[in-house]
Amino acid sequence: MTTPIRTRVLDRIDLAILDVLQRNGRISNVNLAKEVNLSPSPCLDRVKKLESEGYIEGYSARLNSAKLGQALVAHVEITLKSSTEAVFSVFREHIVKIPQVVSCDMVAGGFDYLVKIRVADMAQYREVLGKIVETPGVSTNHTYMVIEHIKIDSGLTVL
Amino acid sequence: MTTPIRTRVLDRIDLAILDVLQRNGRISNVNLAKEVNLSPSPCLDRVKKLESEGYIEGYSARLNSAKLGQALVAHVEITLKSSTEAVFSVFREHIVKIPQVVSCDMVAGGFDYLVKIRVADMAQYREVLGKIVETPGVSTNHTYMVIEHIKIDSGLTVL
DNA sequence: TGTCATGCAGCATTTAATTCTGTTTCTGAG
DNA sequence: CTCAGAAACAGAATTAAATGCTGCATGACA
Repeated sequence: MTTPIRTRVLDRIDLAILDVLQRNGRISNVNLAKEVNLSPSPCLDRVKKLESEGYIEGYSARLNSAKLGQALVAHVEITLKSSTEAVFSVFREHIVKIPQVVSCDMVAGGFDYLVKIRVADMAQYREVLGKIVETPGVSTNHTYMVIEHIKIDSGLTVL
Repeated sequence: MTTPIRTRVLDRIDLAILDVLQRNGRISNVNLAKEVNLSPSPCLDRVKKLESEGYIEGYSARLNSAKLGQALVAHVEITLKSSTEAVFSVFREHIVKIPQVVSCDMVAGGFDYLVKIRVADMAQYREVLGKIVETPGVSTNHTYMVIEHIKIDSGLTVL
């Protein structure tokens, strides 16, 4: 259920590899090896090991959302009608299926879920919000439209 | 200042390339070509073009935050004392420099900024929150600790 | 209908990934 | 203190991929 805890101590070189790959996931192994002061073969061994042990979960291209017509981001706070597992469960099932929902966190505090959505325009925002609030069990919602991205998804601080 | 609008129409193959690379950023060009039913050379041409035109901004390894000792995520709503550009500017400068701040959006609605932070534990949360609220101009703050990640950073819907 | 531009496949060359081997270094037992 | 074993490394050889080049096919346009 939960993610396993760190099973071994990563040394300086492992952390350097993670740091480089987080910033440049498509660097060649030869150049990665240079960055971390190793020869290519042990460097590749370490990367494979970090992958198989789950420190690296995968690699992604970062796409420009504005150029792909999805410039509008909104954060939506959702409160459910009751805090029973049955209601939570239904909400989870529904929310996960909406493609424009980028992320969804259950939170402790004044509401139940914080949902981040990414859409092309206000018309689509309205459409997606409709889908969300129509989910059985949803009581109230508040939207905060993003005006400006001050800091965008910086990775983990690994060094 | 703003990101340029889409300058050309991406065809089905371009979108398929983006979709594959978003899910597997380190796939070899040979295999990518197979996925999108092209031979390697035109496939590589398209990738390079998508990169140079800015549709692809870069590539990242996705790291397992729990295994790297940063399992705790919190969303912090920040309100500033005044809505002048001078105050905003100071806040931006400070917030960007805090490594544990993963993202920060200026929003329209009941508060000014929504800040996402990632920390090891509550002690570090307290430390980081201290840095945030000590930033000149900050008036009020509310934290929502994440209990469960329902949907994690799904990419753009490109197809 | 001919010409140009675009995009493609296939081949050749360069570069990188992968595998294998031998050496060094560290650790722990005797 | 010394030796056996394991782990990690560098370097060479092999396999595979990236890159660059050439020519063909297709579609736009005069």
